[in-house]
Amino acid sequence: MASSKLRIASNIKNEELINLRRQELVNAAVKLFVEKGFHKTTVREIAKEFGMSMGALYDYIRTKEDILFLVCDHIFKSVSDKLQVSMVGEKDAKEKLRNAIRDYFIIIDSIQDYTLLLYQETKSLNRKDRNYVLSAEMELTKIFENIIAQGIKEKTFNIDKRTAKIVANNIMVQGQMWAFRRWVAQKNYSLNNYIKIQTDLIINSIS
Amino acid sequence: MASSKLRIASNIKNEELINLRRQELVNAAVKLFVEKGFHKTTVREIAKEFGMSMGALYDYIRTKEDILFLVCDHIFKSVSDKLQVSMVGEKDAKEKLRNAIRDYFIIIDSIQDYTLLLYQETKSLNRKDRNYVLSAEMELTKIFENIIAQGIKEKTFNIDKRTAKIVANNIMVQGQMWAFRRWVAQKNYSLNNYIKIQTDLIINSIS
Amino acid sequence: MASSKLRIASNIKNEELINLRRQELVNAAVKLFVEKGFHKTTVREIAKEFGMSMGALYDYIRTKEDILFLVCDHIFKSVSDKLQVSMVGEKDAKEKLRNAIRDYFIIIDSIQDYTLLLYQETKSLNRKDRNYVLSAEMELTKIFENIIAQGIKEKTFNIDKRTAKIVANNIMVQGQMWAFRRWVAQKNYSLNNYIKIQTDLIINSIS
Amino acid sequence: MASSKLRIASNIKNEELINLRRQELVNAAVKLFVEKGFHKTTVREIAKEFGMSMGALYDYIRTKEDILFLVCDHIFKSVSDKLQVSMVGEKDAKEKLRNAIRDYFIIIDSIQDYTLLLYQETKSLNRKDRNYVLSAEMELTKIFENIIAQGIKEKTFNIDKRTAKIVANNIMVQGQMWAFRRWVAQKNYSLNNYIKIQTDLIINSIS
DNA sequence: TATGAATGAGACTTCATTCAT
DNA sequence: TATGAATGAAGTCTCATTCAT
Repeated sequence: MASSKLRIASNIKNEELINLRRQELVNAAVKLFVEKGFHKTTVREIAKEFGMSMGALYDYIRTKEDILFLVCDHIFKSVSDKLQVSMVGEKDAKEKLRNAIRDYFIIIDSIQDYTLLLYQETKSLNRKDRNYVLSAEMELTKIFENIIAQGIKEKTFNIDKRTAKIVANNIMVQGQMWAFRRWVAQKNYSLNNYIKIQTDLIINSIS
Repeated sequence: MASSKLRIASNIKNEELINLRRQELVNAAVKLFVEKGFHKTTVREIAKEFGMSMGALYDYIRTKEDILFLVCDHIFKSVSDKLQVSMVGEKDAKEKLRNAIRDYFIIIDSIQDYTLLLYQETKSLNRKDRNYVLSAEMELTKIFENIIAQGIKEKTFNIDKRTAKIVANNIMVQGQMWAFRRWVAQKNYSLNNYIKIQTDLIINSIS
Repeated sequence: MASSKLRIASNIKNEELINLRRQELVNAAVKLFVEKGFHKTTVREIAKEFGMSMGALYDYIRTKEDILFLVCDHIFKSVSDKLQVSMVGEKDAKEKLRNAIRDYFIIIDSIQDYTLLLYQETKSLNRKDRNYVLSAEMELTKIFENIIAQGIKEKTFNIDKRTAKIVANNIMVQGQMWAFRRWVAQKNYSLNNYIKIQTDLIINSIS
Repeated sequence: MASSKLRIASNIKNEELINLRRQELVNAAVKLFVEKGFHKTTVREIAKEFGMSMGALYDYIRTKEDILFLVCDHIFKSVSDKLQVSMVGEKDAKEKLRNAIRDYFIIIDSIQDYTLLLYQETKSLNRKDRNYVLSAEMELTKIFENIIAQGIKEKTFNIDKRTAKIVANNIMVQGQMWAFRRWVAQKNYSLNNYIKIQTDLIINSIS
C-alpha cells in the first residue's frame, strides 16, 4: 500500500524523506480541507500550515490535486488498516459481523471529519486517482461481504450471495451516515445506541 | 414552496419572467454542474448555456452561489413533489412502505445526476441556504418515518419509535446509494432487483 | 442662465417638460451624489430615486456625466441667484462687503453638502462642462472683486487692484472652508462667530 | 511615520522590499491618478506603469483603495517632512510666520498635482484611512497655529486664540488655493508675488 | 412617449505554478 | 535543496447604455 504514494512524482530523491514530508503535508492539508474544503483552501495556506516554502512544497507534489489524492489515500488507509487489525480471531460469522460493524462504526466516528472529506472531495480527483480510491473502498466493502458469505455457508444467514453484496454496501453507507447525517444521528443517539440499533436491524434482516 | 425562490434578490421586476428565466437558468446550470461540478463550472459557461449575456444572468441572481441554491432547491422539490403525489391512497402500512420505497427509488433513478449533485455540492452553500436544503431533506425523511410509525401502531412493525427514525434514514441513504455507488449497484442489479432486495431487507428487519 | 441646460441634448421636444423633469432629476441625483459620490452612484439608483424608468431618464440626458453637469450647474446657480439678490441696495463699500460676505457664508452653510459635491466632483466633468462651471465660479468671485474695487476707489480700502483679486478669491475659499473643514470650523465656531471673525480679518487686512 | 505603511497588509515577507516596491507603486499611481483621477485609473494601468504583473501588484496591497491610501500618505508626508525641516531656527514670531508661509507655499507649488489629488480623492478612502489623513492635515495646521500663538504671547499679534486657529486654517487653504485655483492664481501672479501678497494680507489682518 | 430587460465590455481580485537567487 | 517573489490567466461581478415592445 505504501507504494501508492509513489504514484505521485517528486523532485526529491531520498524516498524516506519523501514519505516523512508527505505525511506532514497530509496532516497540514487534511486540517485545512476539513475546515474549508478542497477548492477554498489555497496552496499558500497549505504551505504555511506545512511549515515550508511554496517551492519546497512543490518539490513533493506536482499539482494541488496531488495533495488531495495524498489526503484521500491516507484517510482511506487509516480506516482500512484499523479495520484489518480488528478482523483477526476465530469467531462465528454472526459474532464476526457484529464486531466488524462495531469496529467500523467506531473508526468512522473517530475520523468523522475525514470521512466527510473523503466522500465530498473524491469527485475533484482526476479519473485515475478517483478509481484508485474507489477500488480501495470496494476492498473494504469486501471485508463485510466475506463475513456474510461465511455466514451463508454456515447457514447462519439466510440470504443469497447477491443480497449479501447489497448488505455489505448498506453497512458501508450506514457507517458513513453517522458522519454525514450527524445532525440527525448524533443528536438523537449515542454511538453505542446507534451501533446496537443498526447492527440489530442488519442481523435481523439477514437471519 | 415557490416562494423559496424569492429568497434570492433580482433586478428584474416581472415576477413571471423571473420564474421562467430561473427555470431556464437551473436547467443550464444543472447540466454543467453535473458534468464538471460547481467549482469547476464558470459563470461564463453557465451564461452561454443559459443563452444569455453574463449581465442578463446577473439580473436574476446576486452571486454564483445563488445558482447553486436555485439548482439544489429545484432538485429537491422535484423529488419531494413526485413523492408527495405517490403517497395518496388508503393502504396498510406495509403496503404503503413498499410503495413509498419503490416510488422514491424510481425517482432517484430518474434523476441520478441531480442526486449526486445535491449531496456533493450542498457544502458549498452558505449556512442559511444549506440549512434550508437540509431541512427539506428532513421533511422527506419524515414521510417514511410516519409510515413506519403507522405500522408500529398497527402492530405490523415490531420496533420502537427511535429505531423507526433510523430506518427512515436508512431508506433515504439506500436510495442515494443507488446513485452514489452506481458502479457497484447498477452494474450488478437492475433497478427492480435492487428495489426488491432492499425492500425485503428493510421489511424483514422491522417485522 | 436657463439656457445652460440646453447645452445637453434631449429626445424630448417640449422644452418646458424638459426643464421640469430635469429639475426633478437634479433633485434626485444631488441627494445620491452627496451621499455616495458621483462614481459610486449608479444610473439605476438615480432612475429609481427619480421615479422613472431608465429609458425615460435617458430621454432627458445623453450620458451619466450629463447628470453631473446638470447638478453642478444647478448648485452653482442656487448660490449665484441668491447672492445676486442680496446684492441690491445703496451702501458704502465696507458695508456692502460685510453684507456680501455674510450672505455668501450663510448660503454656503445652507447648502453645505452641495458645496462639497460641487468642488469634489467637478473634475469628473469633461473639459467643456468643467470650464463652464469654472467660469460661473469666476463670475461669483467677480462680485466680491467689484465691491472691493469700489472701496478702493472710495479710498475705504487701502490695497491695489491686484491684491483685490486675491482677496476676492480668499473670500470664496474661506466660505468653502466652512463646508470643507467642517470638522474644524463647525466644531469650534457658530456660523455667526465664524462670519464675524473672518469678516473682521478680511476688512482688517485691506483697510 | 514609516509604520503607517504597515496599516496595509502584504503577502511579501521582506519588509525592505515592501517599502521599495510600494515607493515605486506610489510613483506609478500618483502619475496616473493626477492625470485621470482615482476612479478612472484601472489597476491594470497602474500595474503597467508599476512595471509588474497584476499579481505582483496585489502582493503589496489588498485593494485598489490601499493604493490611494499609500499615495495620500506619501503626499502628505512629503509636505509634512519638508515643512518640519524648514521650521528650525530661533526667530521672532512674525519672522517665523513669514518663513513658514513662504516654505509651505513653495512646497505646495512644487507638488501642485499631488495637492490637487490629495484634496479631491480623500473622500474615496474608507473612514479609517480618511481619518488618518485628516488628522495628519490637522497636525500641519497646528504648526501655523503654534507660531501665531507665540506671536500673541509676545504681543506681536493682536488677536485672540480662537481667531488664531482660523487664521492657521486660512493659511492652509490659501496655500491649497495656489494649486486649486491655478487658472486664476498662477495666470495672474508669480509664486513670489502670490506669497508676498498673501503674507502681507495675513500679517496685516492680525497685527 | 415610456418601460425595463438585455447587452457586453471591462473592472477588481485570486491563486496555482514557476524560477532566479 | 530551499526560498518566496513574480507571473498571468482566469474568475466573479458591475453598470452605462440600448432597443424591442
